[in-house]
Amino acid sequence: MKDVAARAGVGLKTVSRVVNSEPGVTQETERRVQEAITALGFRRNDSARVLRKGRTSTVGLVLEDLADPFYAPLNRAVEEVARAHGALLINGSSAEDPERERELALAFCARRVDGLIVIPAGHDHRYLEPEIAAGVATVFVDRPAGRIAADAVLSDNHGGARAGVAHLIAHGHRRIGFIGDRPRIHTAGERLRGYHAAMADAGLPVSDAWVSLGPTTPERVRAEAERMLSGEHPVTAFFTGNNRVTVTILRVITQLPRPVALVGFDDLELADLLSPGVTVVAQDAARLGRTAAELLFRRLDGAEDTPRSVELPTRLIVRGSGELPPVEG
Amino acid sequence: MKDVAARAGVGLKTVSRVVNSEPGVTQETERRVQEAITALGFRRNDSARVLRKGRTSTVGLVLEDLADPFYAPLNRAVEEVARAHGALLINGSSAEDPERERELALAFCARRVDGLIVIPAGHDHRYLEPEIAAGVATVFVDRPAGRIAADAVLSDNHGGARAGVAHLIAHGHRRIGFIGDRPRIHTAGERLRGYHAAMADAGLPVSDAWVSLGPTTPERVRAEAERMLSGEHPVTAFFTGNNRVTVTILRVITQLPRPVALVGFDDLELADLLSPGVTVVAQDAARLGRTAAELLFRRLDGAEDTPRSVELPTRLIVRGSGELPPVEG
DNA sequence: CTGAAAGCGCTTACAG
DNA sequence: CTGAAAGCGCTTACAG
Repeated sequence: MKDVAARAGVGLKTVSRVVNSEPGVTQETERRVQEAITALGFRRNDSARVLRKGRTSTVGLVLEDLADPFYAPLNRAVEEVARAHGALLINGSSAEDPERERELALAFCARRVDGLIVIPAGHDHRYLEPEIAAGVATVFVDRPAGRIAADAVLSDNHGGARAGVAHLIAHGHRRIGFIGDRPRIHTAGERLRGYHAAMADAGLPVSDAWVSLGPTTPERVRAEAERMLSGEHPVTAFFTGNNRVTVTILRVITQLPRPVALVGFDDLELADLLSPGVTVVAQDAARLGRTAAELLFRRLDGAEDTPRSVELPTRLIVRGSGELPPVEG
Repeated sequence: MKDVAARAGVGLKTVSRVVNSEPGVTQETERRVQEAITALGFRRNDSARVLRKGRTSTVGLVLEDLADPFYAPLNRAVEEVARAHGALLINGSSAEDPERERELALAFCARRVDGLIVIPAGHDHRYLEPEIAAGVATVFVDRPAGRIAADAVLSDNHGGARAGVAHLIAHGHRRIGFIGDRPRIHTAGERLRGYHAAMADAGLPVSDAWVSLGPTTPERVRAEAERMLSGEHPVTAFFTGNNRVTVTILRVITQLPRPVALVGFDDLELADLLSPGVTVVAQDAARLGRTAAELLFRRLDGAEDTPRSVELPTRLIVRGSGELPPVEG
């Protein structure tokens, strides 16, 4: 910038004015400055700008896995809202590791993001207190914050699961398996509560053998499913706790001689093309992201009301697999 | 930092040493500094650090759509490599708009990313010349750079498409429809060339009516497919140019009374569960991202050889839809 | 309409 | 082992 000013024969401040399209520069001066900028290949250094300005126009997003088809649309939605507000997006995957979540969030804060959107892996977010006190707007999505008060945007996991399981019950099922993610993950716990609620609503007993929470690796899910499908009183239907579980269960039940009903939490891209189509409880991931980002920018624009929690509805999409009648093993 | 130094009764440089875990500080001094850091809620400002240091340990990734299931694993792979090198990832979607690609890339450069990975939407990247000259390592993925020399990591689009179409020919098809993305997109053009090569290899004529490149909206793809399936000599098989086209074609042919064969470019999550399973030419998106990121960091570590282009193989995955025999309409 | 001075919060190079 | 000075590249507040 110094070089540009020298070459154009103007002051530093004038170059700054041109670079930022501020008013108060003659056309002729502006032309000379522009010429110098091109000739010298000048590129403004935003770090210096940030250092003076305070705001970075950058938003940080910590999610679980950038590659997960459920989170990808959320990621994109946050990007779009950020873009509309002139902000860039910096993001990273926690891989469901609380320590990694913390590292990412704090690294983003050290780069002075204006705001932070977090899909938490951990349950204690007091480490963010100094950042929030220093003015970093923070919104949690998909799962609530732990041990601090903060905005959160969640899906109605409990209600969605309850409706999905009730749907299976309405189609005659009495022994329904539930396979979900590790119980320390908030959404997994809520969906399990929904399962129990639906069973209780119908006055049905639940056997411990029908419920399994744990890592959603194909190996574990497959083993648990096969266990639930064997024995004297096998389950006649599954309610699956997320998209990864649903995919594995589909592979298992496709191989079986008898039909097994299925309702899955989260929608899948080709769910309507399978036969039968896969009945799901769908979340609107893009809307989760959009809502969280809008809340974030409202905070950045100065909204000071107490932290609030927004709950978005889920939607039961009926396609066939959830309407299969029970067939005794 | 000034406040921390004052409170701890030490010099600025000592605080800097503690914050950066540099050697040469007594345990006692370090303790006093740490205490002051906690008491004052001190958070290092990386913008100032960057301003002095030169390097930001940040990598920028411009892709087409953060939410596209094909690019999401690529995104994640880049993140993992960046993480292994202690760098953060800043990314954005061009939405296939060259101007937006340019804005994003230049915005990342203004924030002084150390390196840039670009899935280009445009065909003229001379706008990056000043950045590259200034030392920003740049690698293109999925599609080559336009009008500048730069590293590129590409899939073997031509060879993959050729093999996919040859597979359909080997199963008896003579009239094969090709529906792909807009011809200005490099991968679409290469895949079309592969289609023509396979047809020529077999000495088969190609009718203009069997080829359609354009936006991959469901509406257009569906209309083109229905056109190709009607008339006196309808196609008996499709080769689809990418995952979005494949999904739409699946919806179309599932509704038909007669079977139509299909080989798609790009794999799909549930492709093996459909009946028939979907035969595809799969790219390894994660490997594309990993290779590009590794090339980038090799450049950042000082590799100065001339720009090179890496081509990754594709893989034909046989699942059923590509082995259906031709059925006359 | 234009510019010189001060300062954002760090690190570098040096001296003690 | 520790610290004072200079400077990274901008913007702010002010004066002309």
